[in-house]
Amino acid sequence: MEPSPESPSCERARRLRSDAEQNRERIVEAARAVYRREGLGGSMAHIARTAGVGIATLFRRFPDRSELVAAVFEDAMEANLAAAVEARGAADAWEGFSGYIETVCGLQAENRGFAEVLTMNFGSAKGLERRRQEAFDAFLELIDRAKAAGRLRADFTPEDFLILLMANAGVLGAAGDAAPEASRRLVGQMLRAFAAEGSGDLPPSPSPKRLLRGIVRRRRASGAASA
Amino acid sequence: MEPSPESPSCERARRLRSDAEQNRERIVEAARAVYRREGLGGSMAHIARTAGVGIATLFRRFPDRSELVAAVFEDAMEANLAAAVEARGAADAWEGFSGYIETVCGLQAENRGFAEVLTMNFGSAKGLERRRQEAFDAFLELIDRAKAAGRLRADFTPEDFLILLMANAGVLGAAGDAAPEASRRLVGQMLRAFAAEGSGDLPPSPSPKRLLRGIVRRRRASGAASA
DNA sequence: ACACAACCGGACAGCCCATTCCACTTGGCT
DNA sequence: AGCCAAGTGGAATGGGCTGTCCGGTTGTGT
Repeated sequence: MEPSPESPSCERARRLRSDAEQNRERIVEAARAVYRREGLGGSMAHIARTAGVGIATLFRRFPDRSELVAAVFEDAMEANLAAAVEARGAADAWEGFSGYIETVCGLQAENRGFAEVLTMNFGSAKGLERRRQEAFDAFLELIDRAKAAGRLRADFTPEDFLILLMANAGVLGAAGDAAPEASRRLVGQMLRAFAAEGSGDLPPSPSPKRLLRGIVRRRRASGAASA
Repeated sequence: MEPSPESPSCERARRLRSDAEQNRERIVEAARAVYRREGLGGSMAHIARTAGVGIATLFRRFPDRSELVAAVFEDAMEANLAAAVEARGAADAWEGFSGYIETVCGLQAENRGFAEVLTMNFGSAKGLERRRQEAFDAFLELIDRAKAAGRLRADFTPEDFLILLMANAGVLGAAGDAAPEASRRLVGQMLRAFAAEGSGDLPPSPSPKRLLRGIVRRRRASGAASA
């Protein structure tokens, strides 16, 4: 008989000692904060320091960076899935379609790490990829419904959505302080392009000065532009 | 009397010794290649190695990274300026407007470093910033003409263009092998959003497989997603 | 209370990077 | 031919990062 693998927080392999479990959570929390601010480029060493644990502890618990990423963003991906499912149930097909896109891009805007996660593939992280796939499936239904309702252009493809996620991540990374407005503006423009008919208002542009200031600010922050 | 500061290639401060000038050119050429492939994140050491010169030589000639970037991309920025000026002279205002946008985004697609340069500010590099400003001024005229012709939406702002450059850089960085198609598709969508009327065809989406493969590929290459 | 497996964190090795320093070489002028 | 300022490359310094090792600590079941 194995010591019932369920209870505490999840389906972890064989249950950790209580202090280890606490450390694990401190690590995930620290990584969450670091990734949100700095993107997935944040270093293991920095995360360990932030969590107040030794480096070895981090590597013992998460031998591979992608495992940590998966642990950190499973809840954000769950939020994404929930948004897709809710949108699928919306009465108005276009409302569902456009609302979902706005929500996802908003999640990206709030969290630089998640913006990157949405444009990458983590084959090994099953929970993450399952949720991503389910959300995507729901989105495919949204597409069909919005097209059937004559609100979405017939030439829209699911890849257009992925491209928008990449584009939005780029804007968020480049626009500095003005990122939220710039992102909303981008999404508004893209929705206009996707819509079959004369579509409504656009969110306002960031002011020239704000956008410029954001650009300048990035000079020292980036790892390339990082790259 | 000073030894006539003009002749060789440019208005450099006081003319280098011939071997030094040759090294300078080898450095710029190496940096051009590295930046094109890897973006501005490419390391000084790597560039020096590629150029076949000592590290000190690189730092003596370009004490600040941004000076090297300026030297490398002055010609690309000149091409950008030329495209803007030519577009300003186009007979059809919308052709000029949309053609210029396609050209600039194409320059980004060909050169990862330049894609980043276009979303950053290098206050100290006067030649670069002057050309950028002149190109932008020409673009402002394009906007006015296209709006006056009723082809460009009245709510288009110059910031929309900057946002598109950032978005395009993001797509190029994230889409891997499928980047060229993804970029063209993004530009086509945005032009649709900008156009006042029913606009024409869209470039095709990259196939789902291609786009996905690009995403996966990026896993090891990126410095963060550097950015 | 005890023993031991699980766990901890600092130290360390190996890498890459930016930046400075310095002893040596060389182009160009006389 | 010979001088010397200009120029050179490599070594050295100091930093950060990943990933592993190991002597010591602690939770936990008995």
